[in-house]
Amino acid sequence: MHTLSEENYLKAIYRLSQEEGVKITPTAIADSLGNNPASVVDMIRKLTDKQLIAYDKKSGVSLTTQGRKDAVLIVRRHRLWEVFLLEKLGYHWDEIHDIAEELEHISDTTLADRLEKFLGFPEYDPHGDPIPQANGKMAKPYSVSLADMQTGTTCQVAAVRDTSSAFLQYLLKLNIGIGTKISLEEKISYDNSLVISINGNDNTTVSQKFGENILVE
Amino acid sequence: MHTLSEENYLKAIYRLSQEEGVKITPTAIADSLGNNPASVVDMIRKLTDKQLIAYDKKSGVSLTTQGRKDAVLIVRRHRLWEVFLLEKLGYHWDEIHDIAEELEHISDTTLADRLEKFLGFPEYDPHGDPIPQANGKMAKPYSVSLADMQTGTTCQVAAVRDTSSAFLQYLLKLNIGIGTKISLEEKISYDNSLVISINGNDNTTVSQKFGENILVE
DNA sequence: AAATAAAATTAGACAAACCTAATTTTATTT
DNA sequence: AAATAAAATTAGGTTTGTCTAATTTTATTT
Repeated sequence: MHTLSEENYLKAIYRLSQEEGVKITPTAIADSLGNNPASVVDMIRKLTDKQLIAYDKKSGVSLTTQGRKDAVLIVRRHRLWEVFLLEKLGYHWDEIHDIAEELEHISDTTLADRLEKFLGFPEYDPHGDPIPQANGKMAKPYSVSLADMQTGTTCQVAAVRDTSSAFLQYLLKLNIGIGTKISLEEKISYDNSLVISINGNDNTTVSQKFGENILVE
Repeated sequence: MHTLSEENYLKAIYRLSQEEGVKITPTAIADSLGNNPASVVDMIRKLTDKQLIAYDKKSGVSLTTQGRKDAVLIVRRHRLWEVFLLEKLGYHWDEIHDIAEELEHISDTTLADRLEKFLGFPEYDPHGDPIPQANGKMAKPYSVSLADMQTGTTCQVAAVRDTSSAFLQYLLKLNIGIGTKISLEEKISYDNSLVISINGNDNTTVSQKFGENILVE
């Protein structure tokens, strides 16, 4: 189908396109992939030639219908493999992202469908991200963060925005996982730190950045 | 660990090293990978620098201890993934080889061990090849072919030497799989064709090449 | 609006892994 | 042993995907 690099660009562009009101510029793509903008310009030309993206200086990069379809398939494979690694092979949730980054590029046409069936058609991956179905549809992603909550309310962790192992290991240490109940006790107005109670236990203080990376319901 | 290409060379050299009394020359490696001998010479230099192989004009290419270890790990991963694809995802045995060629390069250190445990420590892959264990040991490969049998004897299919889908689909059509009972009724001396009876059914004639690619016990 | 800063682009280079064509070395015949 | 064939090697080129440095374009300040 596409090269490893092409797929990684498609995925990065897709991810950026999910963030509302963000113009997808060469610099944004470069930052997202840790690449040089000059390299991005080359790849924009290549993907434009392949009719997977369109590039307009005014509005930035956008995916074509085919490009979006291909990107969603890669995301689908990534998230299905994550479920497999966690549920079947017993990995912890801070270990699965990097392995799924490799597995998502395995190209057999029926593999994702078979894996999905084998896993029992999961709707969400272990980080709470919705898994695209074969037809491209998927459940609505969670969007309300812990930092968006009102003081005095209680919620449940639904997903994490950051899938880095540093963040996930911190969560593991705090005993926070998908489904954990968190009460927002206080917002420190000085730096927007959050005082929370995890599963009804003693209060803990976490940063604003932390709160923005936890999605709740 | 290594690049995709390096791993494929290691695997090819390992495979050639399993064939008794065959000197591993640049040309042999080139043929085995479908590459140009000039490219092979480049890679021999690279793998020699990395101390994975040794090259002596007189005796040819050989794997170092590290090189063999790395090659066996790739074979281990390949065969474990084949079991997974067949048993868990419901692929047929003519479909799994190419997918496993991709999966074998996934590099996480504990993946093979976890997969092996998940699959119940299989000893042989779906083509009858022994699966190397974590310590590098493995069951003895089958080595007696149908063409080696005496006329009038009966045997069971234990493994296939050729894993191309053309060959495996032919076997599927003939209703031959691992465990199938075959009686050798007659050898045609003109071209060494074999007249066989599959599971006690009516006779079928197959070529010498066919018989050499079926290993029996 | 002019000056300055930032972003985008071009130009040219590089490493990996391949190739072809030419040459050298080794092996096989006669 | 000389002639011939085959194999190995070198030299130089190509593609992919990256880079740095220089330049041009666009955006932001003053």
